[in-house]
Amino acid sequence: MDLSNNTIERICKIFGHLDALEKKGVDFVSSRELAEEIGSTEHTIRKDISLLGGPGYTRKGYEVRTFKKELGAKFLLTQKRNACIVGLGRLGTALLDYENFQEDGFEIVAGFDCNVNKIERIRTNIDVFPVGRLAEIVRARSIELGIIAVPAEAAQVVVDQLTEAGVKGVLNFSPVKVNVPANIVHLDMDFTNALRFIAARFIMKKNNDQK
Amino acid sequence: MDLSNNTIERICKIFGHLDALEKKGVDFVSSRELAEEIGSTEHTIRKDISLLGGPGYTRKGYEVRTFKKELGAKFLLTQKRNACIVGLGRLGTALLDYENFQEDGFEIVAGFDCNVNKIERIRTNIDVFPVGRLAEIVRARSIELGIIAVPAEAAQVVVDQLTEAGVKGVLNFSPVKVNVPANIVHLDMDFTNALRFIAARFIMKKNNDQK
DNA sequence: TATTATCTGTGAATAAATTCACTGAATATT
DNA sequence: AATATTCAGTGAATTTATTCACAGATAATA
Repeated sequence: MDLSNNTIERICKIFGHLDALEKKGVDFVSSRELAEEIGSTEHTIRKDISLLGGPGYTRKGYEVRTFKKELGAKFLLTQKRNACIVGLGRLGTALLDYENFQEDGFEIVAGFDCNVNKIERIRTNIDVFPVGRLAEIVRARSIELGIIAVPAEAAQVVVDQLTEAGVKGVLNFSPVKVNVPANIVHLDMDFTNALRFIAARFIMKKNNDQK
Repeated sequence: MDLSNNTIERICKIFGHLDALEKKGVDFVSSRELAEEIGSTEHTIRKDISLLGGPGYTRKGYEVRTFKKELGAKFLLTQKRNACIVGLGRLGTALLDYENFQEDGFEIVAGFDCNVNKIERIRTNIDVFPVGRLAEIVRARSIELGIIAVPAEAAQVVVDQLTEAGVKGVLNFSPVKVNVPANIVHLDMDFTNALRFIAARFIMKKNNDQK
C-alpha cells in the first residue's frame, strides 16, 4: 500500500470531518459532500477511498461511524500516543494547553524548556522539565512525538536530541528547516511561510484579474 | 502567468532561504543547494525559476540579493501589509508577539477579542480591541490579512466579518474548515491535522518496513 | 589561450495525479 | 412491479507535475 502525500492529507481531512459529523449525529456521508467539505472533487475522494477499500453504500454513501473507525485503524491511531513540547515560550505554552490534540489520541505528557526559572513559573497541568532531562523523560514516558517550539537557532539541536532519544515523529513550529534521519517522520509548520504563500496568491490573483 | 500551488509553495520556501543566506552574507546559491535546503530536486527548482524568468549565472548560480529582491517584487510583498489577529487566547496572544511575521513585511496592527476584560489584561505593544469594532478598525487601518485564532464555533462568524470588512486573505488556525468568498485567499493551519498526517505516515512507514 | 568543469535554461520524456466514463447496486418513485 | 435516480468503485483517458537530457555559457584551470 503506497499512498501519495496528497492522498494521505485528504484522508486526514476526511477523518477530521467524519469526526465532526459523528458528533453531529450524522449517519451517512457521500463522496460529493466530503469533497465539498475538504475542498476536492468527488472523483478524487472516491479514488482515494478505493485505495484503502472503504465500504460505501449505494444511494447513501459512507457510514460515518464505521468509516471513521476503519480509517483510524488503518492510518491513524490505534492506541494513544504520547507527545512532548520543547520550548515553552508563548507558542509552546499555548500548545501545551491546546485541548484539540487530545481528540485524536495524542497526549502531551511533558514540556521542556532551557530556562529553569520559567519552568517554575508556568501554570499548567502538564509536567514541565528542564531540557537537560529530555532524553530521560522521553524514554521514561514512551514519548513518540516531539513538537518543536524553540527559537530558530535552537531547533536543530532539539531535533537531534529528540531523535536520539527515540521519538518517531517531529512537528516543527520553528521557522527553519531541520534535518531529521530518514526513518523519522517530520512536518514543518512555518507561519511566516504561510503568510508568504497567501501574499503570493494575492498577487497572482490580482494579475489574473487584470487580464 | 499561472503557477501551481506546489510551485508557489516552493518559491516561498526559496524566498525564506534566500533571506537566511542574505543574512549570512552568502552571495550566490545554486539550484542544487536550494533544492537540498527546501527538500526538492534541482530540476524542479530550475523549472520553477524558469517560469518566472529568474536570472542565473553560469557556474555560480543565482545572486542571492538580486534574486530575493526580484521574487519579492514579483510574488510577495512590494509594500508592507497590515494584518490583524482575531481571538486572543493563548495561541492568539502568542501570535501577537510572533516577531518573525515582521520580517516579510507583514505587520500585526491590531488584535481583537470578544472578552473585554481579557483585552484590558493583555500586555502587548499591539493595540487590542473588542471584536465589535473589527470592521471599523480593519477599514481604518487598511488591514489586508486576518489571522483567525478563535475557537472552532466562532471561526465562520469571524471570517464573515473579516471578509465583509474587506480583508484580502485569511490565515485560519482554528480547527474547522471555513467558507470564504472565491476572491479571498485563505489557508488553514490545522495543528490536529498535522499530527494526524504525521501519525498516518508513521503507520505507512511501519508497514513498508515490514515488507 | 585552450580546455575542463560546473552551472542555468528549457523542450522532450516520463511519471504521477486527477478526472472521466461507465458498470453495478440499492433506494426511491410511479 | 417496473422504472428512475443516486450513489460507489474502477479501468482508461487526460491533465499536470516532475525529471531527464542536453545546449549554451562562463568561470576555473592548465
